[in-house]
Amino acid sequence: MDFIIAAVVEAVKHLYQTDITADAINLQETRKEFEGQVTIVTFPFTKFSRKSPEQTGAEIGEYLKANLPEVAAFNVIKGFLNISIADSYWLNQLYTEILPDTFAVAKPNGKKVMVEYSSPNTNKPLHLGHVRNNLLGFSVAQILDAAGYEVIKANLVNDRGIHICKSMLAWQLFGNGETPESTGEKGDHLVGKYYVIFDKEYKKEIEFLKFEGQTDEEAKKNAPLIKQAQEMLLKWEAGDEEVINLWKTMNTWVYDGFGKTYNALGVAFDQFYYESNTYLLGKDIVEEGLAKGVFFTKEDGSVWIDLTADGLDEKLVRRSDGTSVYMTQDLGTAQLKYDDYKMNESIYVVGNEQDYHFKVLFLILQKLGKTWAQGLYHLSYGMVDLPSGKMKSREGTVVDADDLINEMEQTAKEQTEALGKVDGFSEEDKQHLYHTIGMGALKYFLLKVDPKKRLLFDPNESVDFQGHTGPFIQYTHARIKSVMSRAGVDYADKIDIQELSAVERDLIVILTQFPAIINDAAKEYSPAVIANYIYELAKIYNKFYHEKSILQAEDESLKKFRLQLSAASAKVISKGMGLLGIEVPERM
RNA sequence: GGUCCCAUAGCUCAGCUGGAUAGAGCAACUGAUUUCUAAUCAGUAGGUCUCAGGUUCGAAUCCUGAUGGGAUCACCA
Repeated sequence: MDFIIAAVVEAVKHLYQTDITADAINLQETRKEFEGQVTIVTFPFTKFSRKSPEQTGAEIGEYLKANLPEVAAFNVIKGFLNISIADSYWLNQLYTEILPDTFAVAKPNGKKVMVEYSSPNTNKPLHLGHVRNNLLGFSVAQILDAAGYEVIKANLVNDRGIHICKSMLAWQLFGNGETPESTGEKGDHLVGKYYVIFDKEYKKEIEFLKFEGQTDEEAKKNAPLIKQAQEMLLKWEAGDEEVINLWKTMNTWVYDGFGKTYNALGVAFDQFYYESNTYLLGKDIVEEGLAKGVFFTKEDGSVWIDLTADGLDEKLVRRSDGTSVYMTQDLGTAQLKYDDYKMNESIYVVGNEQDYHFKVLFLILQKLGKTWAQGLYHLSYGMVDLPSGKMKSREGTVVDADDLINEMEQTAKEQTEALGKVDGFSEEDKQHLYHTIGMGALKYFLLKVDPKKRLLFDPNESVDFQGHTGPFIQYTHARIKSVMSRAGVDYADKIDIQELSAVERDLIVILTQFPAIINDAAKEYSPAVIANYIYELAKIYNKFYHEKSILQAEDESLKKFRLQLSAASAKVISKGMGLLGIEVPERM
């Protein structure tokens, strides 16, 4: 619609002898209740015209109509100039933009971006919070790719530390040599089970010590189990063979389990980083910071940065005993990633509980003079809460990812069977369909809301399959495909249509917006933008489907035209859902 | 207590850099299937956009303050 804006600039110049810039023009979609497709707000021009908003609108409208063949008509209501664009323009859009294979395929923009997401701990299975993270990260990566970026999907696995030692120790003490093979249990769940056992036994010890007269704090510190876990961590760091072997074995179990969950979620990675390899990084950055005078040393030898001038606090970057803290590692890992890929942007998909950490991390890197630090971005998303409040793994109030996936498939199965829609499906096709629909419902549910906002999930209320949902959109797609497969004619050629009905025009109008929507979503790192757009599109298509007969159209060329419109809609739905990581079925 | 985030229909959410009578879905009610898939469509009802000021021709949107909710402020990660 840039040509409209340019013409308005011309109009204002011609009518009122005033030069305005394109961004001073407020162009918006015309509201449904009025005639037209685009609307210009004319209030701002009254300063130059020194006439009423109505008159100003009328004058600009006349000018546009006289000078632009695409402008078919206009009407003015108060300060709003509603413009009707000629059907020939929309038809041209359909044939030259939307239908060609190049539609919404961005030219590479020459920029490289890394999206780090998932980043699990290897001591317990994934839960709903991780699911949101994974779906968000994967979708944002798809969207950036579609917007022309070269994307590297990275996963920084937290595979070391005291929490893993807890699982290892509990397994050693209470595991009786259990393995995923011997129990048939998924590896990550087996390891998670021992993490819970550790916690239970540890609590018992604390109670006992308190009974003996120790304070809560003392008991927590003196319990034999925690001491053993700490010893184990020291042994791990010293490279003790037995501990390392156990660690490797149990991590293998976990990766095997995660792999299955990632697979079911449909997410993937190009690069894995492991904290066991990166936890010692960042020490040279500490030295660099000291040399540059960005960091300072306290009497006890600990190293800090003073950020009080920036409204933040003093932050520790190296312990007094010389070891790393979280921040040290992250500084080092940021450098490592940049050295590996020299990307223009780097996105961290991490929950908003770490807002402060990333604020500090990025600020430190800037103060160290890392020019690439400007490209760092914390994609901070809201927590997933239950009606009972926050999920807590230790208290068992978590929604397990694998359980959830299974439940979604089960619900999809029940719904589908209740509707009797799987005649002629093989058993394998059925399973695949249930997975597609179940995951479609779940993914759409999680991705349609703004990432920044916290999300409420009620495990007792099943995710909807009707209305503003994934299955609604999937159903729309399946319906289109069904019509297309019954077409019985070749409809590849351009059809000469004189006039569009309102729904047909609306459909083309919304289809033309797709590339701009992808750019918006990329700019905001928001799959929700795509999700809401595709929903609007599906709604308009369903209205069209209901109002207009496709295969029984009045004449052959109209039938072909409507098939083309359908094909274009299916393409955009499929592609848009693909950006969300959601598959669309051919039949359902 | 300091800092940051959030508040829109009974519920879950849209609402673009300020623009028309604030929109969807769910739940409730009414209607549509001899016709391309009714997981659909059409309609009814549901709102002091938390509150109070301010800026503006115009505020759900921007500013200030208040209230309520959440996060964070470890030599944890």
